[in-house]
Amino acid sequence: MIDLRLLRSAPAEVRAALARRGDPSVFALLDTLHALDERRRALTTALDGAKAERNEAARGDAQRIKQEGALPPETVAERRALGDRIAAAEREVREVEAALAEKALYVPNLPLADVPDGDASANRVLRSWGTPRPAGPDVKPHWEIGERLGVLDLPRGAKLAGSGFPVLMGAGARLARALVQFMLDLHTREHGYVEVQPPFLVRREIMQGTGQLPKFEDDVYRTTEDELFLVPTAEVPVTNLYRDEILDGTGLPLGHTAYTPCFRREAGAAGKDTRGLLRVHQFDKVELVRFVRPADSAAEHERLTAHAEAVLQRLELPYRVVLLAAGDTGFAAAKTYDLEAWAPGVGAWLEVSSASSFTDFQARRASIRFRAAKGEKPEFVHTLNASGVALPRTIAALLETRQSPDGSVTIPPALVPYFGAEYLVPPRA
RNA sequence: GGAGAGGUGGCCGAGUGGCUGAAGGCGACGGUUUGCUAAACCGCUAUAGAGUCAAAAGCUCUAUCGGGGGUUCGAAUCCCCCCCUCUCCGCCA
Repeated sequence: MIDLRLLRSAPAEVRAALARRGDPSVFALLDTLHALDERRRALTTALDGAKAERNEAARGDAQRIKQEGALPPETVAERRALGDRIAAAEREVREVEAALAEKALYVPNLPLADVPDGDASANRVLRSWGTPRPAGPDVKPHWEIGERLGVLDLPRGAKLAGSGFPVLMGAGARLARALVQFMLDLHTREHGYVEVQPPFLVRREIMQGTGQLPKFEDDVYRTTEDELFLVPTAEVPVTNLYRDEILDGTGLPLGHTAYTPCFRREAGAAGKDTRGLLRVHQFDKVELVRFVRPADSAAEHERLTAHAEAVLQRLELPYRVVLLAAGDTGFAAAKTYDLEAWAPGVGAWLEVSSASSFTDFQARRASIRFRAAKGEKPEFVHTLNASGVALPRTIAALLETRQSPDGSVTIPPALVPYFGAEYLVPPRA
């Protein structure tokens, strides 16, 4: 949520920052917001004055009724007129405030200063880790490997729910379970996160708090009977955990990790880059969410990214860290690092994690504040989150990177205790 | 799904139309006392919006007793809708 005070006090700066996202339609939106804000303030000032008048009069009237039994009819008429005026003004203020609140939900977050200008072509690879396995004719894509190993069944998934709903079978299902367990253990034991198991369906205002709604309604699943939304990421329920709360500043930074399935309609996304496990409607993910003091948020963003990177390093998956340009940064984010694992079978870097700072954008929407110390004013926290990490593409990268010519796949040593075996081998025919 | 009870400040809890942002208690915080601790005593204890101000502080006004509407000169208190919690019945992993 945009800070209307900031828009009022530094309109040029706000416009310049938002312009970097490359969507000129925000300017008209900002003009509308500014006008509504002006109107709201003028109306509020007048309304408060009228109410003060009424309160003042009511005190005198109470006395008078006690002494004289009733008010003279002309006084009653006068008061009633004042009351009507107030009611009319309230109606107007309500309308303006509702319009303002509605419009404000469509303004994206301001990119941070160190985010590069431009669209996705201006994204910057900051660093990489590991040695990517070269692609080649003998290096198969994961859907072929998965099918051959009997761990991935896309046709049966499609039979059940349509394309984009993969079925993991046998050792594949076990691999997914092992990965979830491994990631949660890593984050809780070594990175200090507190594990959460949240609801997988949430209310509309919860989706609004993190920024998925109202703008991206087409991308999420909704239950019509109860007007609940299937979470597209654990970010949604976990960030909103402290909605409408004032946290104790001494408890910050606060980190939560959660495993949830994630549901994404991805309307209109069918086509290329969607084969196999690359883009699916339901997938598993372990998420990391941090609540931090604004002053710490840049350093916390780096720390968070390192926590997600640790997963890939333990899994021995070569990856690179990409700083997204302003035009490619998501609606709610102020700065994002994508972690991309190398998948030699498809010959592409796969986004397996997105580590973002949301500054106070989500905190404003969800009203998540903290008090630095006793007696201090509450301030909005900064929220950050990263996938730590998403399973399907990680599994794809693992299968492709660790495949052997004989059709088997080695399990990374860190995962062996969780998986219970060192290899995935094709079933005996 | 059916029937009922209830939602007041950090917590407990009073308050059925007016001077109640809200008694009283607990807790927290500051102070006095004390070798230290405890006890006692005194004080203090919310959030948001608008105005004033260069800004902050301060000051003024307004709003807030689950949320939203309404009745009334005036609403924590009356009416309507919604949300949530609890109890019983039904159903059920």
